[in-house]
Amino acid sequence: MSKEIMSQAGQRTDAMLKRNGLSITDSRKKILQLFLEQTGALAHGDIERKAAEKFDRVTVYRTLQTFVDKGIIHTIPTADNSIRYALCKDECSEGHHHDHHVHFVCTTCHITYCLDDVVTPELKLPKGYTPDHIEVVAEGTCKNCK
Amino acid sequence: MSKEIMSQAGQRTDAMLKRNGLSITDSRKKILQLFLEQTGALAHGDIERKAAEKFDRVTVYRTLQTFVDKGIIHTIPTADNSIRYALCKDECSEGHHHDHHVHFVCTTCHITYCLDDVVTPELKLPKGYTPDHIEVVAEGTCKNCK
DNA sequence: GTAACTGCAAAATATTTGCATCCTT
DNA sequence: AAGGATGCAAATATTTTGCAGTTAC
Repeated sequence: MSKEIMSQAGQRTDAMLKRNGLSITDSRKKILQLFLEQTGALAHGDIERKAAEKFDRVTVYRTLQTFVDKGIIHTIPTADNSIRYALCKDECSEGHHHDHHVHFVCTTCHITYCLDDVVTPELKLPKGYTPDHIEVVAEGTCKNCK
Repeated sequence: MSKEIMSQAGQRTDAMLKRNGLSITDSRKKILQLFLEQTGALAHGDIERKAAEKFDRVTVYRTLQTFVDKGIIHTIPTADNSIRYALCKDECSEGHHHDHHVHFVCTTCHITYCLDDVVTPELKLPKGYTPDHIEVVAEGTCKNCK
């Protein structure tokens, strides 16, 4: 690929990919770049749309899966059955995500935010239930839409 | 349909349907019955399986949607992109669910529980974010699998 | 050069829609 | 009888898989 175009932006994506032992390819760089430029989370469909019909749908599926496996992005389940993906703020180790922050879905603009500073609260569960991970998703109106 | 078969079980399902202004039909009664007999939540696929190939796939989709709309069941989003449905404990008014309880997904037996007694905690969100609804899903090992 | 990644085709799944028929009220 | 619910067929949409060609290292 053209080396000039990706000059600056490429630095960061390359480093992230390399750090995770992934080979540096066009599609991975571009998809990762989308996440870096993005405020909120991205759904599969958003990526296909934003990428301006650049690469195959299958590549997007595989790339997202790879990123999740490596702990570069994490998934955010929402009620409308459309999984969103967002960058993990701190690097997550492979196969082990530990972003214990809260997610916020704006019902007006439909942006999904990672509220990195809001830590998931402690929960008192009934005897016998041992949680490994707690997911909190708040739904409402974001600061730009109120 | 045969009046005898549904004698006892039918009482409760009939009442629930009637209370929500729904006509009482075979498939609605049977699907509702599945939820009443069930510990955890059910995914669309579970229902088709449990119902012993009784009714059309499309009917299941439509029935679940109707129940959600009426506030008879609520959805539980999970990370694996498969929405589960569970009975609303207290009746939810139409179009307005207010079960503020926590959900627990067992990673061993894959049962999804509604922990009706665990109330979703208060959250301190950044200025400007106004939540309407907060969803908490804990993942781990349930009391039967530990 | 080799292993890994991509794109294409196609299969497998999942979901939605239209319409004729049947059932509930 | 009338409106709503169901079942079937089919259209859409989504996700997965196999494989051959291409690319990164």
